[in-house]
Amino acid sequence: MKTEPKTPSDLSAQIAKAIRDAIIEGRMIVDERLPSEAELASEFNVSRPTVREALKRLAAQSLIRTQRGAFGGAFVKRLSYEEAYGQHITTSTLLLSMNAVRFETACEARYALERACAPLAAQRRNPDHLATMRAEIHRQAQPGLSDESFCASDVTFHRALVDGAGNPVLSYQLAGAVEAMQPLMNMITFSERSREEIVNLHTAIADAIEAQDAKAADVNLEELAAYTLTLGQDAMEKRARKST
Amino acid sequence: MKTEPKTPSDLSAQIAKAIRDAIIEGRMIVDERLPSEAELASEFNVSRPTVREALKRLAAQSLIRTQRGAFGGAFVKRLSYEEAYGQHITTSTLLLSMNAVRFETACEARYALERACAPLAAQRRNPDHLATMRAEIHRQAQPGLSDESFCASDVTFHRALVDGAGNPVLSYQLAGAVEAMQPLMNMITFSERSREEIVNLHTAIADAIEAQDAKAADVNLEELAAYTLTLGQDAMEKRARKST
DNA sequence: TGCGCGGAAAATGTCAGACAATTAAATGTA
DNA sequence: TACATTTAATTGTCTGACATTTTCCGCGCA
Repeated sequence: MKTEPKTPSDLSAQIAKAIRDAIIEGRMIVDERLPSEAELASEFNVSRPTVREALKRLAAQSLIRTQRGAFGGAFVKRLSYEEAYGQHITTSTLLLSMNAVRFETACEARYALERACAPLAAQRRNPDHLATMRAEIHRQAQPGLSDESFCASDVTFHRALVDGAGNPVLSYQLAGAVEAMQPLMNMITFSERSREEIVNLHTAIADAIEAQDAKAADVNLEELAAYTLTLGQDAMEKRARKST
Repeated sequence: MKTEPKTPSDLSAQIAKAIRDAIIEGRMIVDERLPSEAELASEFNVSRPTVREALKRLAAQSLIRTQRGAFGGAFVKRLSYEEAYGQHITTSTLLLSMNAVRFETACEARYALERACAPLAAQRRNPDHLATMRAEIHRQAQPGLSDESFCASDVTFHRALVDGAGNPVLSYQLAGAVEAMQPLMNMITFSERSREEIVNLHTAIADAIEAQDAKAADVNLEELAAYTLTLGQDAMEKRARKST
């Protein structure tokens, strides 16, 4: 008595999709309780383990949260910026690493987006943002810092810049671009010379943001983009030569 | 009191995390096969259903795919741009709708990012992009078009603009910003007058991109951003007045 | 020898039922 | 009333079984 000829044969995915659509389309609102697993099971005519697999899929996307005990159950979850950041960064990082995205492509995307934030950051930055930028510049100038720490500090610096725009949506979108670049940046060996150059540009950028000079920030960001690009290309070349 | 583990009591989440980390850190490569469910179960000392819940979590994030039959199993999946787009758009849309993001905030983010693409699009756009933009402009000028269709066409137009930059990473990041705005845009009623204005600006933008005039594209995008903002604010005001 | 066919084997997909753990509400008691 | 206890609802986990899908291998046959 197969109702449909082709059995997609992944009931939990179908059920997850049905519930997900209900949430996305607003038919279920935040903090609304889903039926219990047993009720869902009978509603969809499947067993409880199958329902549970579906719910775990949704939980993995932070669409629901569950609570044990009486009057517990699964509830539609308010997606927080923090969780969205996390998911976005994970996805972006994997996308880049698994699709052999060229350094140039990622670098171009990152700086193009960052430059979009600069004018807003120049306008709205608060002392916190400036302090973070200065602190990271100071860290980056420390001798003996590992390449990895240098990169991590670079990310923090740039995120402070982005956050300076005071637009959480922008920060969210940018987080993916900035953080996902880190694995690619980590392949670069930062010489003393190149660190000095980068610190100088960072300082110029921080100065510009502090002075609310959008134009100067943009010019220096552009220069930093160009410089990063050459560093990346050098690293790629060295890597290519070594492997042949 | 409980020392380190504060009631772990979510084995499938822990197992999913362990496997996810292995994938993200590159300890498992694309198309590599995971141990079978039974093997994972004994490895983690849990039952098969628990392992399955963990695997479904990973499947929900497009980190693995499964294949039935002998020599089937779970395999690390290459995250495609299409799937990443989809996840990003879903997350972005929910983030905006669930956190009551202000129209101004989303609008600002979207146009800031889009303007970042414009110079690249002016440089690299191909006939396909131009054709799509022209076609959508034409559609937007049709009388009797529903507001919803007008918005959908707007999204297509802007995605063509973004894709014109020829940078898939940029397109990926922007997809979230552009698509997630749509529900907010859908709250606007587009009068004949405002549609005309938008079509004019779209035409000016398409002209600029075609002429590879980055400056003109930027100016018109800025104007479009400002105009969209006023439309949105009007809609919000009307809505507020109605509810009081 | 070569080729197709059919079964064995390995894996995921699904189900049923049970028990453990947790938690809020209802109930009982001083 | 205030506090302790029971109870019921619900998720978390386990065991075991069967269904389904897919590949591989060997057998029979030309």
